[in-house]
Amino acid sequence: MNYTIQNNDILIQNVTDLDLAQTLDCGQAFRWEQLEDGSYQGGALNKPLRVSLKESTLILHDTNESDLAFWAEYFDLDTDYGSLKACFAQHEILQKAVKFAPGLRILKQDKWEALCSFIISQNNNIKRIKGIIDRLCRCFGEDMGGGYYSFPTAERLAHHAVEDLSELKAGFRARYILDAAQKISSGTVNLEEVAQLPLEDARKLLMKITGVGVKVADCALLFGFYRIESYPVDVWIKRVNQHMFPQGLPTYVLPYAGIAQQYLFHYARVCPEAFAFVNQDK
DNA sequence: ACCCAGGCGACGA
DNA sequence: TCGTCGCATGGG
Repeated sequence: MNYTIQNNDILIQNVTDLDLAQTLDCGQAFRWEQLEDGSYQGGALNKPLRVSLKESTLILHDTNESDLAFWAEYFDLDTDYGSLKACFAQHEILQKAVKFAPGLRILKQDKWEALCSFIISQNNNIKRIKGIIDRLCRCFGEDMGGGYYSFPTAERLAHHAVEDLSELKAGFRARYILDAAQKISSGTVNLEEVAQLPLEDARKLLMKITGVGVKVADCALLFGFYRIESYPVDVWIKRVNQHMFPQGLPTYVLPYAGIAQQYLFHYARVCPEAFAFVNQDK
C-alpha cells in the first residue's frame, strides 16, 4: 500500500474498485453522511473520520498515522475486487448489478457495532435506522470531539433498563438491544468465539440473543465478522431470488455470496425497475 | 386512512 | 415445523 502524508491528511494511492457513495450509503453501515464537498463524515466504533476520494487517491482527513492500518482494514483495501467482479460477471444479472455500482465494497466493521446495528434494522427503513443509531451514540457513547460520539459498548448499555432507551425511539427493538448488550457483556454470547465457529454454529450462537433471527445473524456475520459466504435474505433479496435465482445462486458465487448479495441488494433497492418484480408480489 | 420498512417472537394447528 | 399476527415508529 502506497501512501503519503500531507499536513494532517493521509493519502492512499492507487485505490481501485471504490466509490464512497456506493460503499458508505448502500445500507451496510449507518453512520456516514455526505458533506457538500463530496467527502464523507462519520466513523466506526470510537474513531471519527472524514474521508474523500480524488481519482484513485483515498484521503483520510485529519488522521494520525497510527490509525492508518485500522482504516485500510475497514475499507478492505487488500481484497482484489477485480477478480471477484470478474467471477460475478459470468452471470447476467450479477454482471448488471456490478456494473450498476462497481465501486461497492464490503466494509470490515466491528462485530458488536454491526450486530447491534442490524438488530435495529429489522422491520425498519434505512433513514430511520440511521436516526436510531445516531441517538444511541449521542445518548450512550462517548464524546470524541467534533460532534462525533463513539458507538456505546455492550458493557455500558447493559447497565441500563429498557425505559432508559425510550428516547432512542427504537420501539419494540429496545429490549432486543438490551438483551444483546447483556448477553455479550456477561459472556453468554462471546463474539470472539462466534468468529471462530463454522457458519451454522456461529449463527446459532448469535440467535441466542432475543431479537436475533436468521437474517440479523447473517447480516452481523457478513458485515461484522467478514463472513463473505453468509448470504442474508431480506425482502429485497427474497424477490431477487425468486425471479433471478429460482435454482439458487451459481456454485461459483457461493464462497463470496455475501458480496454478491450486497451488489444485488443495492441494485434492486435503488433501481427496482431493472427487475421483473416491479408492481408484483412481495 | 393505509402500506411499508435490510424481521422476530409468540402462538396455534 | 409451518403459517399468521402483533409489534413501535415515521414516511410516502
